[in-house]
Amino acid sequence: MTSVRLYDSLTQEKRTFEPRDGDHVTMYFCGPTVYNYIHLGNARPFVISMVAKRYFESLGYKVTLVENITDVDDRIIQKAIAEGRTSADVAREFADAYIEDTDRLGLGRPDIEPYATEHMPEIIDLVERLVAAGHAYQAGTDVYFDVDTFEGYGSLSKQQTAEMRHGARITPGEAKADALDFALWKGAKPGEPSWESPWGPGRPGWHIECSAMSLKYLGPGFDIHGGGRDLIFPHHENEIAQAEGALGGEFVRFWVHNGMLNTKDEKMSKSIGNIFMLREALKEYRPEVLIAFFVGSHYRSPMDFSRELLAEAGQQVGRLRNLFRTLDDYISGGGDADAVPSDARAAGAPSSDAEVLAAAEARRVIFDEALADDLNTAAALGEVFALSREANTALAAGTLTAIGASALRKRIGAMVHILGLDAAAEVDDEVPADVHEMATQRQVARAARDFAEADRLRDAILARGFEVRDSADGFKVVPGE
RNA sequence: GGCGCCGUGGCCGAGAGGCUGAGGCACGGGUCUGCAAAACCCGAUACACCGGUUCGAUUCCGGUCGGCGCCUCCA
Repeated sequence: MTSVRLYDSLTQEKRTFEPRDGDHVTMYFCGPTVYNYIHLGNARPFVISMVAKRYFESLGYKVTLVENITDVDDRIIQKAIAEGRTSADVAREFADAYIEDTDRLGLGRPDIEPYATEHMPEIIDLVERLVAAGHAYQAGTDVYFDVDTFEGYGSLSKQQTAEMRHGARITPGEAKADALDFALWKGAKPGEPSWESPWGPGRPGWHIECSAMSLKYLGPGFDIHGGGRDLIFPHHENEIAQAEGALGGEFVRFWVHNGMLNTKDEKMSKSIGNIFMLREALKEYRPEVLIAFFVGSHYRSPMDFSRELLAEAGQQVGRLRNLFRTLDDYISGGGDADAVPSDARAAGAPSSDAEVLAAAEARRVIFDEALADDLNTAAALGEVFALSREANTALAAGTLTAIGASALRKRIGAMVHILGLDAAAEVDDEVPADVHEMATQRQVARAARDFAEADRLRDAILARGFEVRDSADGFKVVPGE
């Protein structure tokens, strides 16, 4: 099995990745808190986690990917109050929207998507264990984690507790003993959603649900815990404290954090107001264009977002679509039958199948090596394009057999699938009958050398959103990009 | 202020101590085409700056300048 190296934010080094459970990879990625639609920045870790899953699967691993949905939280409550609805109502609306939006990406779904509100027993149990272990204390109706009792606190965010205490404050209404302590359980205020607990009715603090659910589904010391860089502190720092405080052992083996998505060098953030909702983006761009955009950079790099960059990703996807379109036509045309210097074949020129497939194999090796090196999707995508050119060259030369071409298609398709771009390989150009008829008429006009009419028809076809491409033996109508 | 990351050609974006600097987009020139599109071929300019280590650094070390993230809700 290929040896994968992964960068671990905790140790700040790339290490060889070996799953805890042999051929089973266990991963947990922090999903959304559902108080609003998700934006493009939120979509990045979703895409990364799904691509990582596909990559591990391509290596023969079985993967269990858990991605939570946090459906009880201060922000949800705030929104509910502001809109005069129940917290559960708000949470359900945006949880559904999240599923809907990410579904449209076409990457499939994580294996388990647990909701915080459905895991109260596990959450309460974890808090109880922390209290029993002396890591947490009750203050009024709240329960707080006592940061001083956890020696490694700050090790993920590389911060000294003394340093952190400088700016920290205790917000009014909180009964914590130390400004750095954080709430594990919050007593319910009137009108807030609440669950019964040993400390009275209340709800979990942010952070604890992720520790409880990841431990429930993946167990102690699972392989990969991921999320955006901005989650390092306090979210993941606190998760480590909670989980390891309760466990007395290792919580996670690799911490994986993706870089932020910025607009004009500024983080895409709701407070700054420069957000682009995923659902809005999907109205303007094909899902695979968004995926190509993400996959085009290394996951740890910060990325800039702009329409220009999205348009560029669109060009890349178009290039892939053209390749698969050509491949499909070639295969269905029976190899070198169409648009090909048949004299070359007639003269007994050998098929270049072996040659091209060897090239594909070589590309695949580099592709795999790139992904094995901390999931370098950008380099891997580069190999796909390089192979794409080689494929186009062979296709244009017409020296492939249909069998060779379809083997080639399969190989490129497999690479494209790992990167989440299979939609670019599934080219089914539905052309309305009347548009096809116009194209046929245009052929007639061309044959009659009535180019004015031919051009008129092409414009008419274009107006319908399609593009005619002439070839040696006819024409092809494709949807305009 | 503390912690972390980054600075590659017109743009995006890989990369490695020395091999012809991946790939994509854009641009220019070709091939093909009635025209066009697609595809293919060719093309210039880069490694922020200053030192150091080295036979040799864009790649390692130090500093300068610039940018970003976290330290407060945040993917």
